[in-house]
Amino acid sequence: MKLNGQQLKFVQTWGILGNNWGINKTMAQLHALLMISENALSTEEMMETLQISRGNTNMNVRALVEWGLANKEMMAGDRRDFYSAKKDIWVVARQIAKQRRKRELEPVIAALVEIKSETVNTDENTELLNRVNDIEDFAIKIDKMLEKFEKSDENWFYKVLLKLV
Amino acid sequence: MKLNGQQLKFVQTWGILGNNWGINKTMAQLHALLMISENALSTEEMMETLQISRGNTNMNVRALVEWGLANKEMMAGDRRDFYSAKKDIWVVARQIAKQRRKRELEPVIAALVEIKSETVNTDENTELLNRVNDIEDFAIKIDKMLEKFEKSDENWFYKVLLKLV
DNA sequence: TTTTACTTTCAATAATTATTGAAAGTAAAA
DNA sequence: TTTTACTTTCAATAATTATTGAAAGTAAAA
Repeated sequence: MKLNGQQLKFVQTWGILGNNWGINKTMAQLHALLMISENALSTEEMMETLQISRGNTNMNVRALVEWGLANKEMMAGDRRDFYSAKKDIWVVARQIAKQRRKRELEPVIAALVEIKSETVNTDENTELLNRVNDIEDFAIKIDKMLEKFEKSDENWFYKVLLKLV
Repeated sequence: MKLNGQQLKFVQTWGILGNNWGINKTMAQLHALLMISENALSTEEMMETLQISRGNTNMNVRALVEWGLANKEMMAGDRRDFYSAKKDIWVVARQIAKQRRKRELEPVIAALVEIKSETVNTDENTELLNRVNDIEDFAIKIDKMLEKFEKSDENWFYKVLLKLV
């Protein structure tokens, strides 16, 4: 797939965004590429378009599938694997929220619970316990909100936004 | 400041969390340390506690101040600078949201607007324009939500959560 | 004015993370 | 069974990011 100037810019912008969010650049760029491609792409095609190696392409495209952001597709009479991206931004946002919640929020909550259970309520630990409790409360709230978001549809989100006004 | 086991664990957990969020480990650890410290700390004290170099401490503690997560304090009759953290988790969350919105969301919106203005509506660009429009809409919504959050107080957040049920 | 007690900068280096590409693996076709 | 057309793995290397620590900077005190 040969990209024109604007398409290239989109792919690159998405790469930078991903990078800022701790997602690796190639993974984000592959995602962008698949999102603007009309049809599913083969490894070869992605390699050529983004000028990256076979290994890199393979690893990151499979990471996309694992994140639920892309699908592997088989074409009749073709041995190659093809990949396509989920194009609905709401689906994409929900999948990302899900992954990040699982990987970032849940471990923190678990760690805080553990710290709490191990900490005796001495003078020395007053500040620690205050922080741990506050952060835990907050993290649980965010966690629940994201959980809700994951299960929601677009309308729910719009409704919430309306209520915020 | 000598840390006990649980305090150390808290500092480390916060460091890992920060790392997952693209904030550097030392910055997050310094933040954690200041959050559980009863009083403001000097550079020397932070260096010793976290076993890091002077330069590293100085750079990251100033980054915390820039992010609005810590304050520089002067003590009468002492030439050293002391630092303390904002301890209210709501304030902390709002400051972080503010920084991330400014650094991550706003540039993406700007880039999308730019791409849109440059892209002619040909067949080749159909998918690109669809993606760009969808993502822009979504990003603007999130942007507004965060903006609201930044200006809000704890009660607002609780109210929103209640309405979500 | 000089010294002292600090903070800040920044080039060098260490640590981490991403990428390559060749070799190994797999399964359909010959 | 062997070949062919692919995918996957992984050690080596490149790129990026964080950290050090010495040197330069700063301003209060002597």
